[in-house]
Amino acid sequence: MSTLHDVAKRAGVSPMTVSRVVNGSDAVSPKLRARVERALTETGYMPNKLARSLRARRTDTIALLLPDMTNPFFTTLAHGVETAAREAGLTMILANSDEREDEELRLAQLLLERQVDGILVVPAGTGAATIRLCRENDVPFVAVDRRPEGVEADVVRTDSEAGARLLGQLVVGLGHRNTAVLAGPATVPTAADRVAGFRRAIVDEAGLPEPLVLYGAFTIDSGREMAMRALELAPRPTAVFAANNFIAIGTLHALDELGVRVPEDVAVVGFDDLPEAMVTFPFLTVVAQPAFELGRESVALLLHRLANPDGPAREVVLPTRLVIRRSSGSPIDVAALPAD
Amino acid sequence: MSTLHDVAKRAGVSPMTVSRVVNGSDAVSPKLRARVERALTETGYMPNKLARSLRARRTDTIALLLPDMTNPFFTTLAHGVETAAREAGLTMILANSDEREDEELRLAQLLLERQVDGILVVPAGTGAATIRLCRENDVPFVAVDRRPEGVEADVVRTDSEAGARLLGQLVVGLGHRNTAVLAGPATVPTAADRVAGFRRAIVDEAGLPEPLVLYGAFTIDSGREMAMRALELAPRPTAVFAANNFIAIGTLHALDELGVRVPEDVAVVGFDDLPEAMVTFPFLTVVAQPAFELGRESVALLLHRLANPDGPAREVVLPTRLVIRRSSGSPIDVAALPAD
DNA sequence: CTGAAAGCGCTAACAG
DNA sequence: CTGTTAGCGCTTTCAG
Repeated sequence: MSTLHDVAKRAGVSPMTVSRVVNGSDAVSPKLRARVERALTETGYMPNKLARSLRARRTDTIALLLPDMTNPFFTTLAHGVETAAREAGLTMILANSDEREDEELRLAQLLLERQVDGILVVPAGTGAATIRLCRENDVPFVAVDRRPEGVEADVVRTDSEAGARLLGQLVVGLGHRNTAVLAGPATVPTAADRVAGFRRAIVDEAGLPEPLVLYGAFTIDSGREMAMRALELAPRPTAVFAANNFIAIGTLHALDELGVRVPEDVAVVGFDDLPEAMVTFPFLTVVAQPAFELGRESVALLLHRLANPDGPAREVVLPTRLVIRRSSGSPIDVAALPAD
Repeated sequence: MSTLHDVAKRAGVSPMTVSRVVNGSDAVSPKLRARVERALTETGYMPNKLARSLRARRTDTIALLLPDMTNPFFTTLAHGVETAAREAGLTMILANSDEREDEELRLAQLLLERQVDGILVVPAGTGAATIRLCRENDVPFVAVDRRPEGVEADVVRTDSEAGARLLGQLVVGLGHRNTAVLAGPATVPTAADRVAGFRRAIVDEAGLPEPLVLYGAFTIDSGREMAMRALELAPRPTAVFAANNFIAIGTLHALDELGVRVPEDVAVVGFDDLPEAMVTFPFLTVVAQPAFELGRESVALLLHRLANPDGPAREVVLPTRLVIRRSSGSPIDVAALPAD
């Protein structure tokens, strides 16, 4: 591995001149430039970004802290981040908190030690501790997809409340009375928003009975388990709202095991789409979030913050999209329902 | 952001003593240690990994260079890498070559400039250029999932040839005569292996007619397009082998559009599973690769190489698993086929 | 236009 | 046990 000094020696110039050539400064005479360029290729010189970053106090690196890197929603989001980052000349480091707040904090610490220029986080909980850490170290922070609680911070997200309300209205329109929400962790504000939005359509707007609300994790197993429990209760819900894509998949597994048909016996609606591509036979009715755009937009917000350290916190809310497929079924036969 | 010097000044000791405390050296008197520790927490000191790495000539970072970070097979693999890396105290940087060799090389360059300790690559082509670059810069390289061509290098992969042969034998056993392979890029050695394995079972072992082989990309669109073409040809294949999961999905889309039923009209078998979790209704017959374990194992190989720079190249081949689901169908009715 | 000096934050190597 | 010296590879600053 050759250094600037090696190249300089070979070209018979000072390291500074080599540095200028490498960085495209025009204050170098053509003659020396040619000599240096030859030496550069002869030695196969490769700059050491570590040294450069140490000096420049900038690494051109941003971190994306995800709760679950196997969830296609988040990998699509990551793809959006990576694309936008690369366009801006930044490298992305990806880290996986596994939906655990303590792990998220530990990872954030690690990333700060690596002197990343900024951090994008999909908070595993309220995000408060992670935000505080970034603040203390003066590193820009953007919350992605999930609204942090009680702290002012840059946020890029979709309107979970409005999206869930759409699904609630759909369910109401189809004639359902007994509904269930299989929610995420109660500690994640976004999970609460989804419950609230659904409840608003069902109870506040339609005057129907309170939906059954079960809290769990954003995982397939938890979705399966919650669905099992929900279907045993009386009155048995005829419509189930799964608060994210993995919970929806788990729900479908559970219903399959129980021999409950979708949508004939139970209607299912979900939040977060699977990439269209991956849905071999389009099936699940969902409110889809623009995952890739969420990623792009968060990089934009971070760049804005880097250029503008002291501006006010901004919140970007991207629209959701209701995608009606088969799982929500047709209007149910009210006459066939047991009387209240 | 406080430095070792700041802490040292505050504690009234030399920076070196602070360094010793931070790094857990026991050669510090209890009295000084206490003073330093207090100063450490008071200042909220956070080590600068950049400076440490520059000095130590080691970044404790490895890179994973993927051809498609939206493919669940690769994200599962990445999850395996991340898990193993973290266990070994390493951070993983993820980069996305988009199945382009030039992009892969450009990214590898960038990663080397960042002084990563090692690189794991799922080569977009033969991998030759990338391997050469790493060699020149003396950075350990492990090829993952795809065998590089013509170069000796550490490899972790599954036996594509054997897996494809299994699928070929299955297809033969079901009574098919006219088969098609929707392969990946002809430049990727692994794609060629899959064609070879399938062909071996069909032609060499069963003496059936040559399968129709179409080359394309490992994408849903390409799979769809190849399937469209294959189904128009005469004799129309009754069994189709999709050489990766995205090609398989594209194939299913195409058949759906054409009104061709699976498996009644055409049997479909694939390579690379979707994570079990994501297959809402298990359907596709595949040879599944152990994606997570491929990731784990490649980190193991890289660690071995780091500890052992001059050992011979090693190749780890993990077994595939035949998963028979509905898409392959039952034995076909030979009498119903047109005569040869 | 070119180069010498200094230092980013940290630690290996040595001296006391 | 503690501190000093030197330097990782690069670039900012200033002098020639």
